[in-house]
Amino acid sequence: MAHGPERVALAVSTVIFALRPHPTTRRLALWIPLVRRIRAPHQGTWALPGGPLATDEGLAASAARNLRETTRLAPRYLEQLYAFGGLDRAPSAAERTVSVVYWALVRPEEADASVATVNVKWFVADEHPELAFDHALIVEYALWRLRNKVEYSRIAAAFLGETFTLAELRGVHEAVLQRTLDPANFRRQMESSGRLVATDEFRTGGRHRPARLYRHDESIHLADNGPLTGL
Amino acid sequence: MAHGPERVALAVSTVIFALRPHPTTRRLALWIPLVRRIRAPHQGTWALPGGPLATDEGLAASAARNLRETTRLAPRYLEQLYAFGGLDRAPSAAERTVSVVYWALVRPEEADASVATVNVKWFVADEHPELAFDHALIVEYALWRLRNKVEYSRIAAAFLGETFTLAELRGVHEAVLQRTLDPANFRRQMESSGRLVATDEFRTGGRHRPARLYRHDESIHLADNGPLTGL
DNA sequence: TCAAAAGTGTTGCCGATACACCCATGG
DNA sequence: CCATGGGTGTATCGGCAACACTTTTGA
Repeated sequence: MAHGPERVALAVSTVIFALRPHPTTRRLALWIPLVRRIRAPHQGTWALPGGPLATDEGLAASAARNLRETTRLAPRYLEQLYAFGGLDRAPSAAERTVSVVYWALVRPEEADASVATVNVKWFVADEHPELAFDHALIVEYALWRLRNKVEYSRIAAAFLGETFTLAELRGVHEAVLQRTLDPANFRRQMESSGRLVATDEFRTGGRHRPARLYRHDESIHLADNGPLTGL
Repeated sequence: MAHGPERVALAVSTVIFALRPHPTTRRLALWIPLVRRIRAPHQGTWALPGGPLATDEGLAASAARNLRETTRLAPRYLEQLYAFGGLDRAPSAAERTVSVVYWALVRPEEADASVATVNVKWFVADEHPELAFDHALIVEYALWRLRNKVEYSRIAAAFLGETFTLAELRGVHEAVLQRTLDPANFRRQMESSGRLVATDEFRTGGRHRPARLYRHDESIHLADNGPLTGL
């Protein structure tokens, strides 16, 4: 009779989200970078960036390092998604692996050199190719969490700069939620959330009234490290 | 210079909740079983039940097995809480451990033999003694999740039998949330949630009008195995 | 017939939505 | 002066909390 592997390997993977225009519709959409597997199993198919946990780094640090190595970007937001450890995650011949998966938000404007690496390619998040292992399920779950969380937290800020107009912030929400939002009601929602601080600067340039710039209340921490940071 | 351990150990622990009367107030309260550590580090202090992940079992299965071994009970509800993997979880001399923690709800009425084991003792959840490692933080986080989730899911059912009155169900909610709830509004909330099915039986015996018995809609699954079971 | 809990009705408040409407700017 | 988005006002709707009230039992 067959029996399991001798030890359980521990890996950390990350679902990395960025906002860029959709190639056909030109409207903002969520993108994720995938890595082409260079070894069996699933050699040649796309997979989430990730790797084994180093013995001298924490789980979140491992995710951040992997993110940096894959995209040359620093995460603007990083949160644990789930630990996947089913027995059916890989072909029976493969080593038994438990993956702690994180999801992250990045701002890709700065360094589009992120596309440089050959084996890394960005895809529109809900138009990705077939993925290795259970990674398609993981991406779907991460998308669900992101779309959920954008409605009651300030994570949308992670996609924007230091200051931004309400229209820009609304654009992020609309891209994530994939539906249009009423500008008037969105404004009131944000104003009453207590998370925004109005500056006395304005963004001019459009052929319309200049829009006031806002920043986020810095006394509220963005990162959600689960039970570790307050919550 | 010192360096980290050579490998990372993977353990699974579980925060197990049961409802029983508080020893002094006699009102329903949340209890958790703790295990006295029989070896260093933290020898002699109380800790969450748990142990290393077997190579031939999934994460949730490991939590369920551990729960059964600790309490002789089967979980009525089981959900992953978080994966803890910081570098500061244990004294530097100890082995580096990543713990995948689950939380569970059980119904202790059936087998109070659960208290039999010498090194296992039940405590009121928010009156527990000092705990080993970061387990106090974990218990707090699990309590937060439970109290959150009881408001929008049907997990309270896990503390009750097949059928129950609305007063019994309300009692569970009140014990978890630690506040009284308006019976009239609670009734309407439950009725409009679509999760309850009225039976044509009644609970008699009190010196008051008999209460209708309800059961939960079986077409809705109780377990939340995260992304695995369709959420 | 009375206490106590089951169950129903009613009201007022608050937040969210829909949408009409003014404001300020570039062209 | 007009098109465009910025920004404000307002009516409506629905859910929820508070609480008065009726019903039905055991003692």
